Amino acid sequence: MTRIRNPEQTRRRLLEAASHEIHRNGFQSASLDRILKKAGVTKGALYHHFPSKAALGLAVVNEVVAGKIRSNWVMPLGCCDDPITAIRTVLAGSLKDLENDYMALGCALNNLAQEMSPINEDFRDCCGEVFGEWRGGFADVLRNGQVRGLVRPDIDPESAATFLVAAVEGTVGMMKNAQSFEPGRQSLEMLDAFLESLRPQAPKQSLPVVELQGATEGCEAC
Amino acid sequence: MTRIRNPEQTRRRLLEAASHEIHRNGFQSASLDRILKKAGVTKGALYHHFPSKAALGLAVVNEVVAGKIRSNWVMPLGCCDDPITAIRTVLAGSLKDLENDYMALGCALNNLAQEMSPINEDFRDCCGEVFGEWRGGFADVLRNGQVRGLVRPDIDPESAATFLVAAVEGTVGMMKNAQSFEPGRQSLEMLDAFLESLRPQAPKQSLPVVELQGATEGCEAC
DNA sequence: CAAGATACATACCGGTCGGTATGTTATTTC
DNA sequence: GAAATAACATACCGACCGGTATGTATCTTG
Repeated sequence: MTRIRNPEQTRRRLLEAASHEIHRNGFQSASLDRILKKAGVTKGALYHHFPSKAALGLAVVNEVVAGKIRSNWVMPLGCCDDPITAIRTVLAGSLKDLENDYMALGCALNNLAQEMSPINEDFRDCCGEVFGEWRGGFADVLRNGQVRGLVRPDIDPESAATFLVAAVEGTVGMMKNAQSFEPGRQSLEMLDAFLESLRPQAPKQSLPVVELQGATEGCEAC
Repeated sequence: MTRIRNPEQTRRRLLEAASHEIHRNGFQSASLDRILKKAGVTKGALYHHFPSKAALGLAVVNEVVAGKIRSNWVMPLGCCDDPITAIRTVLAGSLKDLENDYMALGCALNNLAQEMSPINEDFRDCCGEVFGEWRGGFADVLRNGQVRGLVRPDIDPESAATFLVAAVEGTVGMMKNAQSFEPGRQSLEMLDAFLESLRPQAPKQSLPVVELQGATEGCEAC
């Protein structure tokens, strides 16, 4: 077969196929042969672009998974002036998005982090950096809210951010196991209450419900 | 080699070795040969006691992992009359225990649930039942607290229980990735605030800190 | 004590794994 | 246009995988 060459496209096809395969089966159980079949390239091409399976996996984290975390969880946080509402909107929207798309497979970042952290330092650090970006997004919004008097000054934004990421990943995991959005609904109920309690004068009861938005769209609730 | 026979012990050795191996490498990447070597038995013995690798894994969940969840997370909830304090004590104690023991490997139940739920219905259901027990433990304590006027009547105990399990699993995952208890400390800070907000008249600020206890010991704070 | 069942041990199987060696063709460089 | 190189394609490798067939020793049962 004589094919027209397009190295960048070949690389992208490999990354995307690997991303899907790893999302489904985990990194260790991901099969290079299945990835190659899905990408429509051969082993020679793979090992021309990546020196090893591990390098391919790390590239998936850095170039595919990290991008999704940013676009789904970090960037949308700027949609709204009120930090609490912004976070509530992003949580509800992104979890809802997950229901439609990849609920059964969970969060690609967390899957990899949980599988690989104990056995591979490169993956651990790589995933850790992306988690750090994610936490940083929450923390920045909360800290900024404190400066503007919209968030209680006595809470630690870093702790709250870590807690939020942990709660989200835990919730996604429960949804994956239950094959249902119901755990997401229940967790969101409690997360909303928690987030409202971060306001300077927490009102007695729950605030008006924020309407769900696609994660990549603007927040019209604000 | 002529050995004295002890079928029950052989079975137990297999389960324990498999439990460790699966905890380290996940189910799919767990090697039967490594399990056999660790258990000190041969393949013939394994396939006499278990019809397949999957059956061995399911037995690990039902007979090893489920027991640990019960003894670490469910049973200690009865340590204390006050439900909020009881939950806070169990969370702090069990997460601290994890720091000393298997922090780097995370929660065996969640590891398996996340890895296998999308690809194996038996594992999904099996882990789902254990999660259900765990949630049930939290929900029972909260509901009982509502009856006694110690927990706000307007929260849904099931939702709160789901959220707590999700938050714990998410937090354990963050600890595993960070190879540090710090995310646990941060999450606990927020979880404590959340739990205190479940009291009928939530006080303005945080309550006295609960001293950490071993998960299997009584709660002397009560 | 004999017979059957239980509890292993050993050797081996086809298949798949990640990785490599080598060959070939398109593209760039001089 | 020739040489060099980048971009693949193909064939193959040893290691390991879960599983099985078969043999053997121990234990239970009548």
